[in-house]
Amino acid sequence: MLDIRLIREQPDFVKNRLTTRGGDDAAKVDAVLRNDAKRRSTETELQQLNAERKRLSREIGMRRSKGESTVALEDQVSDVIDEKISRLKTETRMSEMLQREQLLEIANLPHATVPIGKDASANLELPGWGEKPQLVSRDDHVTLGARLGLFDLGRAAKLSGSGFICFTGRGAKLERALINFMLDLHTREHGYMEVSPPFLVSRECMEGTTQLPKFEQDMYGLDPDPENKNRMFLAPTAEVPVTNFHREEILAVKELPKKFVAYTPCFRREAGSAGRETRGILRVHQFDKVELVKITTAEKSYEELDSLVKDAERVLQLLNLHYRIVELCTGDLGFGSAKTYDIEVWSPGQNSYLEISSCSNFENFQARRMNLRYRDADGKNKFAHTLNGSGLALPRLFAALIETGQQPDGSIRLPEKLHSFFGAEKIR
RNA sequence: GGUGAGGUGGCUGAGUGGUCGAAAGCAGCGCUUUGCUAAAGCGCCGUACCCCAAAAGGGUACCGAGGGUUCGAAUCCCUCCCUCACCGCCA
Repeated sequence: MLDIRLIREQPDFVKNRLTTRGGDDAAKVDAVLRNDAKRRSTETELQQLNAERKRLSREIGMRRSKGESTVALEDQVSDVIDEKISRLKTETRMSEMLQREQLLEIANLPHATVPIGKDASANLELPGWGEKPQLVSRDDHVTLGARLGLFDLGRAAKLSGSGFICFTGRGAKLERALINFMLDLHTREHGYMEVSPPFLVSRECMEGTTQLPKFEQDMYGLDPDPENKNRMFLAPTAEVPVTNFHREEILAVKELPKKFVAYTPCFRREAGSAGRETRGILRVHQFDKVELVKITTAEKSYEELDSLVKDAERVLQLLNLHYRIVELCTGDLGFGSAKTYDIEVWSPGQNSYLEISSCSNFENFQARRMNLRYRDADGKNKFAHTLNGSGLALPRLFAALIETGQQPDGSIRLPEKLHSFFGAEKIR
C-alpha cells in the first residue's frame, strides 16, 4: 500500500500518478485524506487523556506508599477519564481500520520511467532475441500434443472440468525436464536459492502480495473453518508464499539482495476470461511455474529488476526460443506494480506471441503490507523493495517449445540443453 | 486430537501489580588508545503513531493476538494463535 504520509504531503502528485493508470483510484485519495484528518485529531485527544490518566495513577501510587488517602483521585480517574478514553479508543480504532481498508484498495504509483498510456496499445516494445523460425509444417501444440500423446485434455476435463490439463507420458517428462532445467540454471548460474513452499497460504499472505482484498473472485479459497474465518487460499503464484517468506522481519542490509527461485503449481479461477487465449493449454486453472523473487534495497531495486529480466531471458535463449520484451504502460500495469516488463515467446502454432513471464518491481508497496524491512547501513529501518517475475509459465513454454521444434518428419527436436534432462534428443 | 512447557527489543536473556520501554550480554554505530588483517576503553543504540512549519523537543501505544480485573498490567484472569516435548492417529 501507499505511504499515508506521501498521500498527505503530496496529494496532487499521488493523484496525478494514479490518474495515469486510468481507473478511479485518484478519486479515493480525498476520502483517505478526510479520514486521516479525523483519525489524527481523535488520536491526539486520546493521547492527551491517556497522559493525564497515567500521571494521576502514578500519583496515586506515590500517595499510597506514604499512607495517604487516594479515594478522590481514584474517582476522578474512573469517572471522568475512563469513560471518555474508551469512547475515543473505539473511534480511533475504527478510523485506523478504515484507513487500512482504504489504502488496500489504492494501486501502486507507476515509476516515473513507465510510458504513459491507456491500455496495452501504448506498451513499448523492446528488442527481444532470435527470429521467427521457418517451419515446414506448422501444427499447433494441440495437434502435436494429441498426435504424440503429450497431454490429454479430454480426460483432464473428465477429472476436473474444462480448463485443466493432464500431461501424459513423454509430455509429463518434458514438463518435468523443463522445471529441473530452470531450477538448476537459476540456482547454479544465477545465484538464486531454491525454495519449495506450501501451496496453501493464509489470507495475510494474499494481502501482503496484493492478491487480496481486491481480487478475491479470481482466487481459489478453501474454507476449513468458516466460523473462524481461517480461510486458506490456493496460491495463484509462488510469488505469494515466497515473497511472504520474510514478512514481519527486519533484514540486515548486507544480506540483500535475497534471491529465491521456486517451482510451484499455480491456481487461478480465470473468472471472466472465458474465450480469451483459451485454446489448448494456454490458459488453465492449474499450471506449473518456476518463479523468481528478489528482496532488495530501495537503491538497487531497478538494477535488480533488469538483471531479473536477463535471468529469465537466459532460459529462453538456452532453449532457442524467439521472444520479445514489452514494457507495460501505466494503463496496463498490474495493481501493485511500479514497473513491469513482459516477456512474450513466439508461438508458431498461434502465429503470435504468448505472454510467458511478467517481471515487476513493486518497490515497497508489498513490503508495507507485509511489514518487511531492512536495517540500512546508517541503522535506519526501511521498507524493502520486492520484485518478482520471470515465472515462466510452463504450459505456454511447453507449447512454444514443441511448436518450434517440430520437424518435417513429424517428430519434435528438443534444444540441446534439455537432452540430458529429458533423456532424449527428440520426441517422435 | 490429548497432556505438559513456553512465546519479552536485530539476537540471547532478566524481570510476577506502581518512576519498566523494560537489566545484562551479543550484534550495530560513533569516538579514543595501542600500529596491524584485531583488541581494549568510553558513549550512542527498539518500533509505530501523534503534537510542533521544521529542527530541537514533547506525548501515546506496543513485552505472541484479543478481551477482562484494577486508579494503575510485561506482571493477575479468560479466549485464541504459534513453538517445543511426549502420547494417540496417519501419509
